Amino acid sequence: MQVGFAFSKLADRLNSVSDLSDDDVELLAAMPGTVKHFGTHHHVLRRGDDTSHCCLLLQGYSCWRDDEGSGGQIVSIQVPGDVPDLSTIHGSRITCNLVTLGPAVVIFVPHAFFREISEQSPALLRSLLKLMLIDTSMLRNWVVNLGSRDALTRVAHLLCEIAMRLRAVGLNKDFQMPLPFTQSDLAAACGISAVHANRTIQELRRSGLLQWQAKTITIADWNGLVRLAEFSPEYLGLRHQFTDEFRLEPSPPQFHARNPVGVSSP
Amino acid sequence: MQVGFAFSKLADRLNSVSDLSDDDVELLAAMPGTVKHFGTHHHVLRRGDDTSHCCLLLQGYSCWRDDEGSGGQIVSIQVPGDVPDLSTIHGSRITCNLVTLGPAVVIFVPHAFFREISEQSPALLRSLLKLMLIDTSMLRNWVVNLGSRDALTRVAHLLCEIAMRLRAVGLNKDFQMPLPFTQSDLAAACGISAVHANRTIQELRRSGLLQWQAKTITIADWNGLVRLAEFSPEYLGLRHQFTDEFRLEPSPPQFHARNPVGVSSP
DNA sequence: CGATCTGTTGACTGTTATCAACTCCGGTGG
DNA sequence: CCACCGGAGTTGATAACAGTCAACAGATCG
Repeated sequence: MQVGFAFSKLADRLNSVSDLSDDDVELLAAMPGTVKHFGTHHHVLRRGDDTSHCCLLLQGYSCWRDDEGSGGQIVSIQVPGDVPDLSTIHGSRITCNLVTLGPAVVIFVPHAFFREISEQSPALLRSLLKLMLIDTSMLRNWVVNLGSRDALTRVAHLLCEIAMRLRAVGLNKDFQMPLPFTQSDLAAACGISAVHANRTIQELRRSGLLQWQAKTITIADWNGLVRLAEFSPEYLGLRHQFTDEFRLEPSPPQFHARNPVGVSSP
Repeated sequence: MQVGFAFSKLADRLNSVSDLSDDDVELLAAMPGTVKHFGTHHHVLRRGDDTSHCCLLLQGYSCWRDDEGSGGQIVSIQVPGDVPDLSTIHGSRITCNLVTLGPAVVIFVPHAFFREISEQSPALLRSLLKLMLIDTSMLRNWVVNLGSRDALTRVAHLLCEIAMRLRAVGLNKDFQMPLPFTQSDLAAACGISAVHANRTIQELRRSGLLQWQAKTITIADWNGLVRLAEFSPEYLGLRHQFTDEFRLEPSPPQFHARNPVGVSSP
């Protein structure tokens, strides 16, 4: 990952929620920052930190994790292009730990840069605000998930969400994506025990919905997974071109799926 | 409730998170709006609405409720002084239903008012931003709650939070507060069944932690409840004067509290 | 090549949901 | 005034779900 292209990750993300003009992309291209590589389960930010930078995730996954007596509950997960601490632009202390899930690459971008581009382009300001609103929306959705669905459905929902978000920033082209999560990570995100997470994944595998090996997940039956999870992507605030494209996939993904699962004809 | 004093509810709320200057209060006093009374379980806003007003809750409780197939999961709860849809100032569609819990009084305030006072007072802008950040923080905390605590602890935590938030806006002086929630409401908020909510409340009563009758809750043992719930109020973003005051209460609460509640002596 | 982390399995326990019945209460209409 | 009704709270029995403990296999990494 070259520093020079880091801005394009942010551009992809902004473009997934609103139309980005060429001028705006040009503004983004001036993004300064310091790139840093992290191993798995490393802290990017710690509760109480008070920096003058935002983290833009370039590669891999990260999460906000509450480590205060809650058994390490994962509160939200970020994919490349996300800026986990975007809301600290206007100054406020970090209240959770930002931890990598698998190896990750992050670029630290000065708050000032975001403030500047917000002043120079009302459209960018609106897009950044929208990213923050979407964060809240995803959080609300996750409350619904934890509060009203069982383990199997929660896991399925999380995987649907991640797949869709990756897709929106140009990754996960063929229902196959790297997912270096530990089963314990998954458990921490879904509020279940690691043992139960394991059994839940096995059930998903057994039902032929997905494969998950060598830190790579392959969704074998997207429609089935979506149906099981009762997943509807509106809350992600993505432009229709992204959700539509994904929803319409009948589901003829990987290597030996002879008879396409899903809608039959018309 | 007179329209003329509606602004003071917002002032109380803002004052609970940051110091409010006299000038700022004066700006707030010009707040226009339309007051509306609601019965219990009535819709204030519906998913998909797109208004040019914010709701300021003056009396009673409201909640964001997801009614799409999730069995009516309650995502967050508001107390008087809260502005549930503050984040729509910059325009964005409502994605949940805003429902009253018990009778409630709401004032609809034009977006424009919030934008104006934000321009005229940087301090007010910061306070309003802080309110939004706190909303997110509460949401994160609720994810932790649902994901990592059992029914008893969840209910206890919710009650602690509500008590503290009421306190911060000048209500709930003596550990006694109106709580017109249905047990089913409580269940929907905590992600448990109504039957189990009932049993959980009974256990809280049996342990002598609280009483709950005639739509009024009396916390009999604040310290005990806090300990059970593992409640720590930092995430509410309240100024220390409010949390300190409340935390130090030894626990001699309710109706016949002869000796003034508060700090005794060093 | 041993240490450690991750995934897997079985047996058991504990928590919570579900179903069904019944009470209590306030309101409403006969 | 009383009969009736619906909503809310309560209870017990049962079943589904998920947590815990313990052991072990396989991978990974110094």
